[in-house]
Amino acid sequence: MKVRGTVVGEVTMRTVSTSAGERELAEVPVRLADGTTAADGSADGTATHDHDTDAATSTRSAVEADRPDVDATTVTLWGKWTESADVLEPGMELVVTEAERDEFRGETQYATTTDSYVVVEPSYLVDVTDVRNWVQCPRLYYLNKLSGVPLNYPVVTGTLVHEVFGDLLRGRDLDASIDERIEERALELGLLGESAESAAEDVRQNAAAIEGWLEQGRLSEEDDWRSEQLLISETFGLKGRADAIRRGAPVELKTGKNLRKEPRFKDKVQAALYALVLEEHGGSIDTGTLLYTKNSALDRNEETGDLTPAKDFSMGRGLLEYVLRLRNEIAAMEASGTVPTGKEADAKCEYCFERDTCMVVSGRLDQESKAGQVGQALPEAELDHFERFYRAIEEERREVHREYGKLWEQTPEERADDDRAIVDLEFVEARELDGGRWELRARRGSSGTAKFREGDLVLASDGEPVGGDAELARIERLDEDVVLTADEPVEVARIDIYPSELTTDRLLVALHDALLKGDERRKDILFERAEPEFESLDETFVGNNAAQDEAVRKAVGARDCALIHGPPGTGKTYTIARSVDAMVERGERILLSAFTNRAVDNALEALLDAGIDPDRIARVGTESGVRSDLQHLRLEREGDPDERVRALEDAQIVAATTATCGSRIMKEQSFDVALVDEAAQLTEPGTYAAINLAERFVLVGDHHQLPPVVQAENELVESLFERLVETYPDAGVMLDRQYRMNQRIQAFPSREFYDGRLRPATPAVASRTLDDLDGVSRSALPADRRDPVTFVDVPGDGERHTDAEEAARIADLIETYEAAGLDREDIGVIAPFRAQVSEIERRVPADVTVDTVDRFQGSSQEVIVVSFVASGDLDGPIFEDYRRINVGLTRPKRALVLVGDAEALESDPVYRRMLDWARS
DNA sequence: ACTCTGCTTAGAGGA
Repeated sequence: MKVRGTVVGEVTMRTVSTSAGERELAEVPVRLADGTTAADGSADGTATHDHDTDAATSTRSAVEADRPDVDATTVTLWGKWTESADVLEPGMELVVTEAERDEFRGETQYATTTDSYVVVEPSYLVDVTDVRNWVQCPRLYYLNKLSGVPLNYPVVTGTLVHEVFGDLLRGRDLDASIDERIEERALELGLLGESAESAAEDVRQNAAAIEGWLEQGRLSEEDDWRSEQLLISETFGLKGRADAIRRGAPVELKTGKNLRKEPRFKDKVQAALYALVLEEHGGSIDTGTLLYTKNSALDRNEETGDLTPAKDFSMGRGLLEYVLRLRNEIAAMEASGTVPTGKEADAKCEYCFERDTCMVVSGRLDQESKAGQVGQALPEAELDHFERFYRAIEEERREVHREYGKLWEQTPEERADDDRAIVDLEFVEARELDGGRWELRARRGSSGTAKFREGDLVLASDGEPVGGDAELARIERLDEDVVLTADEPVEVARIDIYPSELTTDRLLVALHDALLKGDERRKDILFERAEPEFESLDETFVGNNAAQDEAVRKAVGARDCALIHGPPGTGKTYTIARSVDAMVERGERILLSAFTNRAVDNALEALLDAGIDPDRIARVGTESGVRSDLQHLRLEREGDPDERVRALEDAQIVAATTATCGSRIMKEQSFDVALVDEAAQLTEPGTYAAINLAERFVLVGDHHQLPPVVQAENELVESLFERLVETYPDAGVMLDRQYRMNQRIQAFPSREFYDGRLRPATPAVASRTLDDLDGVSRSALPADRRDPVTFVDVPGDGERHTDAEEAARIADLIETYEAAGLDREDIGVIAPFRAQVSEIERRVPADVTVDTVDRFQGSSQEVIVVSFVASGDLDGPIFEDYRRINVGLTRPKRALVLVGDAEALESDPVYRRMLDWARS
């Protein structure tokens, strides 16, 4: 049976005499998870004593009644599993498979058997390659996570050889595969100063060995191959992607030489971990294969014997248990938040490639390490900052891991309701494509759109994302049919959002780079030790708007940084364009960045509108991320290495999201100035990713609108922009003239959120009404809708996230405005909850934009209707954050209609003032 | 209690 629970106290270690001699054991007090006894034996098919289930349960209740530690059940871990017990701390989750139950002094206890596996924190999915690093040296794992893997040639060729290997398994021609794969990586090769020819030669040498070996196999027997399988294990808490599976057993490819008889230990560990996952899914694996591609016939010598690139090895039970214990060490370390020192392993630092990095990091961060420390530790404030943000990012990472857990914890229906999966696909066909890849097509049933978009990478499965046939696939098209491309012909019946740690990985690296690689002056600014300085400029950049003019002067003249605070409609992007234009004039190289692709593209559009030469611009990003009308600016990565690298390096303006700024390619670039738009929506480390690449930076944003989206409540919720605006008011300029809203509409947000400093830019803006629009007449509206701001009182229907009554009234309102001559395209409806968005969408014509506040940020409409879905006491996070209401109220140009329950809204002072304004 | 974007969404190597 499988035992699962939470550790609730200290572990006791003992040595006892048994019939088999002296043995170690660890007694772990555990509070069993619900269902441990009920699930008894059924799930994993083990023969257990079903008849005593009831007895055991009742015994436990009896014990609970008169013992202080009521919930604790002792779980005994025998032998080597005591090593995993060693890393346990109260609060951690523990699973023991194939455990045996036994009664001791009237208490039910559990213990490991020879068939047991012990898993610490099973819900934390440890990556197989992380275990590979960890076994070499735990500190290597940590350093890899912290500083990332820089762009280097061996890594690129390694990746290429793997891709070609996959292609060969899929029956592709070797030369065609090499040429295509090299071409795809032209930009990286170019940045490394490598030519396509020499790289192709290197790849060919490695791939030839594989091809020869594959040929042998084909002659002798019919091999059952599968390439690139994504593996997730819910029992063992592991994930990874095996290079290949042959007859059910893992095959790992290594682009290196190994002249010894045995595979490298860390390589065996990697293969064994895949075997463990395959075993969970019904296999029984006792061999693994490693392919060392630099082993060739030339290396064959008398002493070592036969040296084909392939080395088979047998995997015993002991190895499988060992690799799982390694995995447990990582999970425990991640749960407890400790930093490894390297002393956990007996690796020799003298031979380590990362020795210098290790010593520097240890020295700078004042960490204990086996290799020792060099250099001076960072000041206390910086160390503290690092630790706080490190913890915050790791907390965020754990949230991502919780998302993995939902792949198997939630029922398909719950997944679909959460918009995280489409579960009722009907498989149509799998068609083989030219490159050996597959196009998968499935028909959609009734379920909604979920959060999928074309270009997304998703987990495509036969219906079982974990344990079934599953593979990562890219969404090519999404309409009636879902069209995907994948390496394998999965009979797709379901697609799931596949959680990614990429953002958290990059945040961590950005934090590391800012603190350990950042120059001192930059850190003086970030740590509030020095006032930003400015060059004084006499030029006038914007003639008719003093604040914008001042903002451009600050941006251009900044020696350290400038902060531009741009409330709604104040011409932020125009100010950015003018600044960039002036910087271009000065011959500077500029990085233009923002959190979202949409914001990057908006800013880029403003540059083009301002007449900046498109030939100077390179937009770095994915095809699906970049807006279709800006694709011509997108930097193509394929082609000739020299040419591609010139296209990037000759670009005077490079535009990319902050996530892309953290990519290896962008990290090779440097700029005079980084300009970051929508900076109030970025976490501190997110902002670092962009500003790390430049000498100076300009942040543009509005901290009275939406904050960064983060899963966990921690320091990541405050943006660097907001912190710096408060610290250095003199480095900032607030744009105070808005070009969007009628004065009536603007009045409340200005007073409430901007100290009354926000004013209409011109009399024409102040007095704009619906009458200005062609064919629209306010007199055609009912009398109580003629004012630019009005309120409709609809008593709440008591539902939490929807209000059918409000939705119906909104549908009526749309008709009213249409009857007065308004185009539907000019009307927008904003609701706080997605559920209400769908409720409204059902009732209004499709060309009326209905969306959540969050998605409306950054855009505007002639008429905006806001649905509050407020009932009762207004409690709820959505109403606590006034920044959200600010965004909602500042979207319209000419008319704003608020729809909600007056009584509920009046219960909050801010909303009460809002009503006073709307009804006045 | 809610909102929800990034990412060639993983992984590649060197004694």
